[in-house]
Amino acid sequence: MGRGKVEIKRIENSNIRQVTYSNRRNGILKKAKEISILCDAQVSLIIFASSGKMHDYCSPNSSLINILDAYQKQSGIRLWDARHENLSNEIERVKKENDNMQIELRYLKGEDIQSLHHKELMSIEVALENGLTRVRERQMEIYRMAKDNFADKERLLEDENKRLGYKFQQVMDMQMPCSYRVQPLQPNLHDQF
Amino acid sequence: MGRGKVEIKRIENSNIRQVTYSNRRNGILKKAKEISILCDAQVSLIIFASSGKMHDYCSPNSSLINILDAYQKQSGIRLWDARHENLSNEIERVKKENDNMQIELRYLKGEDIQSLHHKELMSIEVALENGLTRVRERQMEIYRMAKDNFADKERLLEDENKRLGYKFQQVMDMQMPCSYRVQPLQPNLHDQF
DNA sequence: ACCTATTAATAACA
DNA sequence: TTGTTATTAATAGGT
Repeated sequence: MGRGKVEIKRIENSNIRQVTYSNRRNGILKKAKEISILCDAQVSLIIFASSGKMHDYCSPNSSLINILDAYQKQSGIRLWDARHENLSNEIERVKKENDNMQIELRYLKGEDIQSLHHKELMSIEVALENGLTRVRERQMEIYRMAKDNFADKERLLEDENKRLGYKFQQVMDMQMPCSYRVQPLQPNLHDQF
Repeated sequence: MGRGKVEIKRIENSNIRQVTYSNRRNGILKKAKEISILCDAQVSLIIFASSGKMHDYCSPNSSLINILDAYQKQSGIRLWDARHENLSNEIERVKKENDNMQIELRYLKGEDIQSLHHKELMSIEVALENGLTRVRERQMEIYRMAKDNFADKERLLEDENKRLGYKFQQVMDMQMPCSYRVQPLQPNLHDQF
C-alpha cells in the first residue's frame, strides 16, 4: 500500500524509519479508535518509538486500569504481583524463617512440646543446657570481674588512706613539740571505713 | 477499503459487528507487529471484544510489564505504587520481627551475650531454667506413659500366656491316658520367652 | 507536511 | 469460521 512493496524487517535508514513510524503510528491509533467504536471493543494501545517518545490510546468509557485488571483475570498473568514478585517472594521467605524461629523459640521455652518425641525433646534439652551453661559462665565472669574491680578499688583506697595517714602524722609532728606527741595515731585508720 | 464505505459508528447488526471485529482485530494486530518490527517500536495492545474475549500483542524483546513501567514514567500515572508501598512496609515489619527473634534465639543459646548485663543474663537464665523444667517434665511424662504402656502389654502377654498354658494342659489331658500324665507342665512357660 | 501511485485492508457475499 | 473479490484506506517514496 504504497509506491512499492516493503518487506517487514527493520528499516535501516533512520529517516525513513522515523517517517514510517509516524505514519503507521497514526494509522494504528486510528484503527484502534475505529474498532472500539465500530465494534464496541475495549482497546488499550501503548506505543513507544525507539526514541522513547510514547503515544497511547484507550477506548472511551474504559480505562487502562480496568483493561489491565481484565487482562490479569483472563490471562492468569498477575501483573500487579509480577512486578513485585521479588518482594512477594522475599516476604514469603522471611515469613517462613519467622515461623521456624517462632517454633524454635516456643520449644526452647517449653511451649507446644506435647507433640514432640523423645529424641526431639532430648536435643532441646541439650540446647537449653548448653545455653544455661554459657549464660552462667558469663555471669560468673562478670561476677569475678566485678569482684576484681572492687578489690582493686579497695586496695587503691587503702593506699590512699595510708598516704593520708602519714601526711597527717607529718603535719602533726611539725605543729607540736615533741613532748606533746601522742602515741602512733590510728595505725589502722582505713579499717574504720 | 471494502465493497462500500463505512461510517465510523457502532455497527448495530450483531453479526456484521462480530465479523468486522474479527477482521479488524486481525488487521490491527498485524499492524502492531509490523510497526514494532519495521520501526523498532515497543507496542502493547490489548483488545476486548464486547463478548469479553481478549486478544493481545506485545512487541518481542519487551514485556507488558516493562511497557507499563515506561508508561508510568512518561504519563505520571501511578499504576501500582500503592501496592508496592504496602509490600515494602510488610517486608520491613516482618524483617524486624525476624531480627528480634534471631537475637532472642541467640541469647537462649548463649551466643552473643558478651554485651549483656547482669539483669538481662538473669532473665535469660530464668527462661532457660523454665524451659528446661518443662521439657524434662514432658520427658518424664513420656517415660511414665511408655512404662505404663509396657507394663500393660506385659500384663496382657502374661495373661495370654497363662491362658495358652491351660489350653495346652487341657489338650494333653484329652490325648493321653491318666497314667501317662506328666507332672504339671511348664507352670511358668512365659518366663522362657 | 503534502501528494499520489501503489499496495494492503476489508465489507459484503458465499 | 473461512475464502473471494470489489472497493476503499493506508502508506512508501518523492516533493
